[in-house]
Amino acid sequence: MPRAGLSTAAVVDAAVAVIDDAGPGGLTLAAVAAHTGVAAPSLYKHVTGLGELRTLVGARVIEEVTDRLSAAVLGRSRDDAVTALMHAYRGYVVAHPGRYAAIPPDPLRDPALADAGSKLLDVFLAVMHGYGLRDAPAVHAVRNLRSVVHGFTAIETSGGFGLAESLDDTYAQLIEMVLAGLPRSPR
Amino acid sequence: MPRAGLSTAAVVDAAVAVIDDAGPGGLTLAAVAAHTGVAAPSLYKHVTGLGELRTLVGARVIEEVTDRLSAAVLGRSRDDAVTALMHAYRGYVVAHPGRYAAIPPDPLRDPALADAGSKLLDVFLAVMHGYGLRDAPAVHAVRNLRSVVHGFTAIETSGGFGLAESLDDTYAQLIEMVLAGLPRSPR
DNA sequence: CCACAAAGCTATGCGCATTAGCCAAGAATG
DNA sequence: CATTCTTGGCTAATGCGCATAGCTTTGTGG
Repeated sequence: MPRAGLSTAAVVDAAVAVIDDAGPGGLTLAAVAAHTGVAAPSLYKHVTGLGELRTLVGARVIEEVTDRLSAAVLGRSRDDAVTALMHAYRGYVVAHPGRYAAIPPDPLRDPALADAGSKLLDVFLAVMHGYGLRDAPAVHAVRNLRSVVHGFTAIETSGGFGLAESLDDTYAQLIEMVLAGLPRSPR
Repeated sequence: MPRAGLSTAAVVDAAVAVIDDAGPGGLTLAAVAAHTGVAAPSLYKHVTGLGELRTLVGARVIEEVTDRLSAAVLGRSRDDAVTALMHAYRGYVVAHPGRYAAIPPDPLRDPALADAGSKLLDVFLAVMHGYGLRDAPAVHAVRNLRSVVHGFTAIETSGGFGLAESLDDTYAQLIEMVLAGLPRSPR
């Protein structure tokens, strides 16, 4: 019997693949096992269980999102940065809806995700710094921004916007709304 | 064996109770059966399965939300109505996070929910009419509003806002942002 | 009183997570 | 090169939840 040569990372890879075409709800150890060509119990040699696997996938995805967003705002500031951030965010979610949905809702609470989560938060905070926002005002602004992008993309990817009007148009308007809500201090 | 005297409605009641203290993830036929004092298979006499039960719960919740929101905007218009709507929305979600999370993401697609869903949508649309918005502009405005309230409440109830700053303050700012984003045509 | 529909039950099967315990692959050691 | 031992894989078995089948009882209407 040749060994499969798995590793924790490889199992997470497989899990991401499973999520990509079955959604987070389709993430089962059985599916991951099938995908890696191994019997389900063997996965326990690399992962303590389904719970940990979910956490690991979450961390992986958060890092991926952080990379994308960082790249998108690189070299930009203020409205330019916010616009780029919002487009990149939506772009990621649309490209990988399953992965996005696999992010646990409260990463900052879980020690295993706190690190990745706070790095992602830092990207948002950095953009707010460009407006001279710090501390509480920056926190509120980031929350607003997160609410907007998460809300829109969550509804969009779950097919919650029933009607036919262009979603791009809606999103453009949403970006305007956010920009208008940020401090207009002269540059 | 005295009969339990169940009915579809009673089963849905029990399901809502289960969701209230275990979240939508805790909704299992076994739990509902335990709650109603009946054996699990007996539930099939009132419901075709877990799937239908979820749908029925969804419809129930959507109607409840619609009632709350309608009442909140009754007699109000424009900014006043939007503010009331947003507060009522958040109020419901905070009061019943499990129920809110039990709403299927795309009610308009499911024939069994389309009716309830479109009535809820009508409440939002009616508020937009107060600004003279119709058709496409109204649709975009409703989408924006939904994105904001859904995003904020989803993150709030899942504990996704890690830091200590006041969520009420954030929400107040969010309301301002929304109001500022709506057409300012003189009244 | 009787028949029959409705509402409950037990028994069973299936899929998935998880645990326990066995065995072989292959690296490390002499 | 032979031996050992760790490690990654396996099969078997348990438990839980959904679902189906088929029996039994309730209680209602003739």
